[in-house]
Amino acid sequence: MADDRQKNNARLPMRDFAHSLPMALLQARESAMRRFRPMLRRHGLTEQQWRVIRGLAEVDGLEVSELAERCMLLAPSLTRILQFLETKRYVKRTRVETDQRRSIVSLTRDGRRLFEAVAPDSEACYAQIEEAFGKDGLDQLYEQLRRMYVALESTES
Amino acid sequence: MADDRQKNNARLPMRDFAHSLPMALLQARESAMRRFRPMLRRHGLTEQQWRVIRGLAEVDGLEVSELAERCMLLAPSLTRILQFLETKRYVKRTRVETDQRRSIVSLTRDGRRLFEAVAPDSEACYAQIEEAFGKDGLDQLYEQLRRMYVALESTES
DNA sequence: TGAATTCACTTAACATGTTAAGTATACTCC
DNA sequence: GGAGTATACTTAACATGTTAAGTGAATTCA
Repeated sequence: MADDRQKNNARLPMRDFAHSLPMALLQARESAMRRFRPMLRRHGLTEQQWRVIRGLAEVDGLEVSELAERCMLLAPSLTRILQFLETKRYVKRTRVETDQRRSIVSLTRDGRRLFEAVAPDSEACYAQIEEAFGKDGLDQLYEQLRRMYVALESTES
Repeated sequence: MADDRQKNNARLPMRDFAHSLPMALLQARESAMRRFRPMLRRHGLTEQQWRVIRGLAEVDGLEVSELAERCMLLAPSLTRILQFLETKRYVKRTRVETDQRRSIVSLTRDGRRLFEAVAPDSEACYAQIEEAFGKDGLDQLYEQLRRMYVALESTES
């Protein structure tokens, strides 16, 4: 099956690929996202567009920078996504009178309708994942990820 | 601090954002990658270019599709990355005589030198992460991620 | 054996990731 | 109160993510 090409006996100056934390996290995330993407696609949304809509559904409105942080999007990406969602009339912006640099982004009625249409399908994906991996395993994973995040954020780079 | 804008008392038809598995994995991965990116940047490499070089360093050569799987890259992305790395003379391709569709990708001498230059810096980042989060916590996380991956891959979508 | 299918990529097109630079607006402090 | 600085985005440019379509080479099977 695997021939010599796939091995290499040389001692390497670093750990092997299977023990890469970013790779392990990417692989795990991909195995989860594979469940969501086809569903989102049926609704005509990308993963990131859905993150924005979902992030706004929990609130009345957010500043662009607050929304970016909540959705784990960089500002330039969010700028483009908001431009797209505005043309679709899913979100609207309201100028902040006391600070013309800022604007508050919120869902339109159409945007909220879209959220309500997608949410049950999204929950169904979560249910599948819980069934496959177990609620306990999932809760433990959340907790471990949170601990890691806290440990890394609270330490200077 | 947080004003009304940031809350919304309406009952929503799905879990809140903090309990999104893809988001939790993304957040954790970002907190790790923030340690690596500046280092890679100093070496003039993107995260993905480094994945390819690292993936090739462990072997004598791989077919493009094998490399894509190992590096968690989609074929079109890998095509472009290989084109870039070829112009930099870090990787080379060898045609497979028995099947002209395939080619074997491998590191050049320059590519291996680059790997050997970056590897210690990469290991230093891992050491930082281990120090911040602890080796036990990290090993447990790896194991939990692997379990999740196995659970989701072995179940039909 | 040759038409149909499958395979291993590659291209194309558009969305997002990433860094740097640009543009108003707000703030600071002399 | 005005120069200097900081803030909150937005643009620009290039790399990658994602899906669909294209291309040539191998395989299948009637």
